[in-house]
Amino acid sequence: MSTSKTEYILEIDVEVNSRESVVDIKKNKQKKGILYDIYFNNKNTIAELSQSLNSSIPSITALVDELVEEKWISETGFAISRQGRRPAKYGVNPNKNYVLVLDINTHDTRIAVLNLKNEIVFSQVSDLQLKNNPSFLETLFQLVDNIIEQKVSKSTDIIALGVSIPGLVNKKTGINYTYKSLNSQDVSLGKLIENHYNLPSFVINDSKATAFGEYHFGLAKGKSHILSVNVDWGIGLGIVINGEILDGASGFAGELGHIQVNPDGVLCNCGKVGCLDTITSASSLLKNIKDGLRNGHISKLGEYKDSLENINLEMVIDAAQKGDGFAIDIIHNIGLELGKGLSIAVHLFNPQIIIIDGVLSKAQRLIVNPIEHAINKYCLTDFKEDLSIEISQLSEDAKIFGVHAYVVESILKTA
Amino acid sequence: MSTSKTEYILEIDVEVNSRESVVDIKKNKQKKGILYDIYFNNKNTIAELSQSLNSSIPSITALVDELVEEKWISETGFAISRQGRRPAKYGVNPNKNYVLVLDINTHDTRIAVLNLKNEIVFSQVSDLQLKNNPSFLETLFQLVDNIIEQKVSKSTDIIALGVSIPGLVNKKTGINYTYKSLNSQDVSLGKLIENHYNLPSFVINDSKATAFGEYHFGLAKGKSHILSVNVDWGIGLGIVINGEILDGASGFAGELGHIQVNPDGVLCNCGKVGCLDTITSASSLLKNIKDGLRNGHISKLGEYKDSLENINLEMVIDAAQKGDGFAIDIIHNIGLELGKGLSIAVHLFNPQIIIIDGVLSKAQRLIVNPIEHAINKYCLTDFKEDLSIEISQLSEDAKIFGVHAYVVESILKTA
DNA sequence: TGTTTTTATTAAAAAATATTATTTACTTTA
DNA sequence: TAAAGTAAATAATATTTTTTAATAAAAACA
Repeated sequence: MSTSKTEYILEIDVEVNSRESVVDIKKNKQKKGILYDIYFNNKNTIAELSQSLNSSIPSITALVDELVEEKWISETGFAISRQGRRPAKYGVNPNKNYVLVLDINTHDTRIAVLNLKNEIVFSQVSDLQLKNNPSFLETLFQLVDNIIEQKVSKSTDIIALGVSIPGLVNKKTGINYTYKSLNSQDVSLGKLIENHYNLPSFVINDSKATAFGEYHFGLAKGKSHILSVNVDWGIGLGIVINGEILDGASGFAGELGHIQVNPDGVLCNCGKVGCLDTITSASSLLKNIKDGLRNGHISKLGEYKDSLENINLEMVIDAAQKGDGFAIDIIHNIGLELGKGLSIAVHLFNPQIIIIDGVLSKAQRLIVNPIEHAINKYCLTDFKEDLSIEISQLSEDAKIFGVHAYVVESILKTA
Repeated sequence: MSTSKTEYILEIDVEVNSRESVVDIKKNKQKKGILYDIYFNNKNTIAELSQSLNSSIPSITALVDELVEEKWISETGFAISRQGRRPAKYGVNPNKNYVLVLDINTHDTRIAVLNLKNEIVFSQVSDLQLKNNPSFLETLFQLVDNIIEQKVSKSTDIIALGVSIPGLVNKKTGINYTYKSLNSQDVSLGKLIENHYNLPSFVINDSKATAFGEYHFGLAKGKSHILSVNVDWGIGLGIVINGEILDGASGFAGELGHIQVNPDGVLCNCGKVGCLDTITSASSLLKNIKDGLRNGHISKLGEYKDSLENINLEMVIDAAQKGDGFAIDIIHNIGLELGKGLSIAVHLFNPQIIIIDGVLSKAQRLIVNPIEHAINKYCLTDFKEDLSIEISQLSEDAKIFGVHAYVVESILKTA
């Protein structure tokens, strides 16, 4: 695993050597632009790049040659053309640079390595659970170090690190405000990770990562106004507008889970009363199921009446899909409430697409239908014309791909 | 008033003459960049522009000279420097190009002409009220044509037109979905205006215009995450993120007024029940006041008990500011409800600043205090750290400035 | 197989741009 | 008040980039 932080990224991290010349700045910008266009925009012939970057073919050729020289990209074959010589295609070099992605959440931790072609070349799930205490990070580092040491080939040159984590995360500072103990006294979680690996590291909220993944590689690809709802152990909303993740002033945008929907509701763990989270998250679903069974509701799940702690989400969704009325009702209700909350977001963001992610998305139409119903009920008709609501096809991979895309973009983005 | 549509804007509208050369594209981009930087970013010396645009001083000098030649900009004096020769300052030429701004709303219509220094060189309010019928446009055109003919100097060269209007407006197509009759069968409102004046024309929703004005010239200047609430005869929310107006997929983003806040509420004119608009707009305020007086509430306004139709908003706000308990209570309640609605927007957008605009902003702290109170009550603390809530200082001018900035930006923006 | 079409490569002239050196303008200090 | 110092504007030189053109290579089509 590479530990040197220089040499890898078109000099962007090299110390500001007595002011770079304008020529060098421009050249670097253009090279980054080429990589960006190849990676994100599927521009892969010299002619396309020349058009897209407003530069002459000889100039682009020279820069592309340099990038090939530096192993960033390589010829990947030829594009088809109806007549005449076929243009050479270029693609990012999958075997040169890798990104390590950590998906940390309250149930497990996934460690993945991706190449620049968005291929997951390594993936392993560990049962390490996110805890709000200072020792968590050390455990995580040990775990990751071990796995990388044992399972990932030494020749795999990792150039950057991306971390997806729940909670209020400020992408810029790397501080996690929800899991406060992960930051040390005066160093943010992001900085701690960066320091430990001596690699450029990027920490991002899980729902935002998911949304970004859906935008780049999922059903939301190419759309300009996207909401991605992470229906999980809490409700998270990721917002992508014109290809940019919406962060808000401090990185907290999209906190749909803690809007008040029921003034007479129960206490939320955030301290407020009647938050959407208390009604629509996977945990409240389980609670409703268990309460119902306890009160004698008829259901296939009734057989667990005396061992309620053994019921998990998969079982509920399974029962519902097999037609269990009680499970269907509970899921339906959650969908309605969630849809009601989402209808507010629809009025505020006017999205083209809402993608349902997270564990509850496994319930498929059983959760989408009530959401759609609620949106139909609570939204002005004009908002529904261009709106579609879909179940994620990437499911848990959306997050991994999203983090990866965010890392690559952060590295390549021309400021 | 100029009627020719060519010649005015750095060739951007000239027919695509057998593909522009790369050099010309770049040159035009840079010239637009210079104008943009001068207009919006207060870069006004050659050195600053050179830095900001990554181009050498001689190159920028040449381009600036061309722009001076073309009368877009002119030398405006010298900047101060602690030592050495003073750099020449350049500014947009106020006497060369003008923008006509129409602020159409349900109570009156304001016609203004602005120069490129954001100075309102002419302004007149007419009592023409926005109506949803096809003849409105003709009346408007007649009115505007007359006023321009009579009051605006012939030498005032108007190069573009901006229109602020309430309702669901798609900026790109120019269609107004709320006032449907303003669009003709197959031509949008925006296109109709453009055709009539034969000038590039831009139609924008009033709340979005206000937000943009606050961002460029008001208290939100320089902030990256802005909400501007137009508390008027309806509730409108304008959102500016990183300097961009949030439009949404169809241009409808920010419809805070029609989120449901009271399932048992009254019918809204949108067809839904219990919309925020039905509780918090200026019209509902007047209704509450009148209902109260009718039911015998004690108030300074009691003297109008038998002529309730004579009570207007100014009188209510005036009474409140003079300490009338009843008026204060009513305004306070509206503030609370509005704040509750806004707290949702705060969770979703995580803004740095919320600016209160519109007629009710005249109530000053009487309306801000309850809004603040509600946000304190309903928002997670982390969202309040970087958040300030302010009364607009620009008041009705925010809209005019916002439209103007939007027009100028649309013309100058490098795509 | 040869013609046509399209892309790639190369070279050289022309144009644009950056860099460096010089001149000009202004401030500070002695 | 003059000399020294600082910074901007300009001029001169050097470099880069674009354009143009010519040629080669590859594929489609007759």
